[in-house]
Amino acid sequence: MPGIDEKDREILRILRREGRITLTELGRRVNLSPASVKNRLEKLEKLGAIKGYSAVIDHAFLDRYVRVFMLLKLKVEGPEIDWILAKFAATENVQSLYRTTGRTQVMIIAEFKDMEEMKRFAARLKNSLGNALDYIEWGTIYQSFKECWIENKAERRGSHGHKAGHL
Amino acid sequence: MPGIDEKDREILRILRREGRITLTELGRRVNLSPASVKNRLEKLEKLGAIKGYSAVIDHAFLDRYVRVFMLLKLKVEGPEIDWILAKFAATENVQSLYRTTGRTQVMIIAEFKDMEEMKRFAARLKNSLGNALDYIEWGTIYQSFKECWIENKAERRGSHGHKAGHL
DNA sequence: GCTGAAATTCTGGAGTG
DNA sequence: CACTCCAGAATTTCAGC
Repeated sequence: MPGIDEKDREILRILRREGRITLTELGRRVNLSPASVKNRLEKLEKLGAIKGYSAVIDHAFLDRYVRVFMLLKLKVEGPEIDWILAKFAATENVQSLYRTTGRTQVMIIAEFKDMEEMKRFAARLKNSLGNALDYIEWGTIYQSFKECWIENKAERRGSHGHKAGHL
Repeated sequence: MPGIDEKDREILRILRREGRITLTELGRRVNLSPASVKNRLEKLEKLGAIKGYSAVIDHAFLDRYVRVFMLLKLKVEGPEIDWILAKFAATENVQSLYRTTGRTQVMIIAEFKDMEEMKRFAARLKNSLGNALDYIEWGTIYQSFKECWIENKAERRGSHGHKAGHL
């Protein structure tokens, strides 16, 4: 990677686990002044190395009790697919949306208030993709050991309806 | 959710998309003084609503060129499985590790320097789980529309070897 | 990338409803 | 009990080197 040195990489690694660390503390860790760290951060953000900052939130506190992954098997490809996916990625319910290789071509991780809301989301997805979609394989995420680089210390989440299947 | 009001939820929603927002600006958004926001933040962290803060980083800048998801099909269940999974979750390569319902029981999202490193990781996984593991289905993640609530504006990531399959 | 000073933010305690 | 206000401390920011 051009214009990136080991100190930049160390900054990225630290920031990934401690997103709200101060510039002062960050400078202490990589032996740089706070001002220099800030300059590097601006460079890294401009380069696109840092896409943004996020807090890892327990979805239940936002009354989103259902968390699911969906794997989309497509029948055809094309630029219009990406356009549709971008639209769904912008949705309030979607946490992550990826293009993948493998048996399926799209992976979505999303949260919903309940199963009904999830079903409606899946229906919209099917409707938007139309003939391009073969099927959706899905399942609920009922426990998280690590999420977005943040480890989860002994979460014990009880009831999960063990629902899953094809849509 | 007990002890949580709409302002708390709004704070969580904002923080999820702007992890490094200042308390002052956050207070401006929800009509609260910075001190009150700080008190609420401490409460939310203590309650476990906020698990941590993270920056969304382009893995290529950390020389991790291979990004994959793995779906683990287990033959048996048991507490020792969770112990093993926690060990792998702590790994430097793993971004997220979930327990899920559906055809497979575990989902891992991870990054590697190259395919070799990924293969070694999978081998360790198979070795640790032993007879408890049926198979690993996997694929590469070659494009991200949204990641950890951070939308990706028009990323164009080129070459991906279209490798995938079973391990 | 550093320094140093100014602006901003953060923090903890006292006070208010 | 949650919030605000306020002053001191820390951090951030920006200029110039």
